[in-house]
Amino acid sequence: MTAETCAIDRDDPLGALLLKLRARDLVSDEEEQVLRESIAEIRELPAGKPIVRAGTILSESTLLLDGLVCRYMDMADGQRQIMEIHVAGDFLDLHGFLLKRIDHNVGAMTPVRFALVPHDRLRRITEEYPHLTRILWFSTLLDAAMHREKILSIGRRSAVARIAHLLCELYVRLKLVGLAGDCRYALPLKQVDLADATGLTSVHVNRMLRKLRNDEVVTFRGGEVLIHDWERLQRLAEFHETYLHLERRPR
Amino acid sequence: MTAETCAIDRDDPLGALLLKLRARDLVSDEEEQVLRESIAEIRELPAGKPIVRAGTILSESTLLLDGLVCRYMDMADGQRQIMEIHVAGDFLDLHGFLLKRIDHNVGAMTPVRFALVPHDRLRRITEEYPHLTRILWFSTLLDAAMHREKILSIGRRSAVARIAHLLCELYVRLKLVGLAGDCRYALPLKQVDLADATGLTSVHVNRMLRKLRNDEVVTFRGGEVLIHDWERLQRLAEFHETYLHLERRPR
DNA sequence: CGTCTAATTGAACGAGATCAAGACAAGTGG
DNA sequence: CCACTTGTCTTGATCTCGTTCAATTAGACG
Repeated sequence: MTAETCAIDRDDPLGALLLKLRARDLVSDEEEQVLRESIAEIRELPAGKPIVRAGTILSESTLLLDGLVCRYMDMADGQRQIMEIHVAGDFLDLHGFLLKRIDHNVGAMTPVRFALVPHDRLRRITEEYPHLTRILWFSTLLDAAMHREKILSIGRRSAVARIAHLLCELYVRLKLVGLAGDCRYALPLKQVDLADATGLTSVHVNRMLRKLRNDEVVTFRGGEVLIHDWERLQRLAEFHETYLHLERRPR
Repeated sequence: MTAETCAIDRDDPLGALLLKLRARDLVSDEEEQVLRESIAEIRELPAGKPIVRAGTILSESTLLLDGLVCRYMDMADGQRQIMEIHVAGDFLDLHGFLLKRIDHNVGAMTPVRFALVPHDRLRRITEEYPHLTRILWFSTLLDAAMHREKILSIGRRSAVARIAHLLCELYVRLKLVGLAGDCRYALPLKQVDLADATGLTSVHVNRMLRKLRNDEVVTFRGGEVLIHDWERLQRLAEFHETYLHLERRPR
């Protein structure tokens, strides 16, 4: 989260979001302006803090500007499952705009900075800017698409492949917003986090990471990911970026 | 799929959809009319037929009127994972409206009847009916919420609990559209289907079903589900219907 | 230099997979 | 009406991937 973060303009709260959206469709200057004006406030939070707790009724959504955030659910016995890891430019709780009562927890995995977007401004967008509405809707469909891929991962991929897949996805998503270098990116997470995100135990994640490292496919260490063999990593994970819908077309 | 199906008006293609939507928000007569006019055609398909293949670019979405449909993805080695099972009243590929290129397969699990809704009519809705747009958007967010619950299921629940959870969810969803009786409903699926939907093998599903039957919690046999102890079934599955967002509130 | 938290490694265990063989029901053709 | 498919369900035996339990090491930090 240091050097690379500077690749996007840290002073423009819309920077990453626009990179993400414009990879999928055109966003006019007017629409950009509307988005800009929808931000009411910018906040920061240290790592580990909950942002939204399940069951809460939301009246504003959050746009992640910096850091990593996850959506997760806990079982009664304490087991945790991470549904999605969010990176800068992701609209965290756009789901909350219409679901109102949020069904999962959202927490900061690193120190984060995010913008607050009140629901009434989103509602205004749905009333006056149909195309922008479709773009925002689309971005929630992207979340759903990633959810589906995760279901496939956890349901049918082996432990190594699941981890490999997660590292592939984050690489592509971070690169899109300028937060990944050439076959490397900062990922300041713990092995437990990867475990919670892949439906494994941290012990097993540790062993599989060692395997990936020994096989010279990818190294995750000290909060950094180094991809040694991108082709092999993708093949191992059966990673095909189609589900990320990186085609620019009218939505 | 026989007696119960008559509970809703089979002649009204919007019957189930409206039941589903009106459980979550008000739908005005005008909006109902707009939805009705968005249907271009009604089709039927026998069991086992693919409806949409991954990678296809769609120009119309489908509203399921009758039968069971699933969204699934296959691994290279032939393993299948079902992401979601759809029941009457579900908008199958509303996701395709904005994603355009669909990232997963959609297939008929039983003989089905569905309505085709061209994308240009959906687009018109986003331009002229903001509230109806939000309702449709909301319904895709429901899919995402179910996806998240499935991630939790496959990632952290035991085999019995996963099956129990699936049977709970289908009970509630079918009941909502009048397709489930009192602690019983028709579910004309094979054990392999349940396996593909829970990330298990059919052999193991078979054993777990026997366990559920022996423990007198629930019986799945001959395409029918009989819930003997709804309380215990929910407890076993850690099923909490909150994620189905069954609250009527302005969206 | 002690204290915490995270990473690492080993050994034993177990849930679920895999392999293989029957049982059963519903056709289907002779 | 019976022999013969065919597909699904069922059950047993064995194996394996990932878990669990437990102990050790390594880093970071005051």
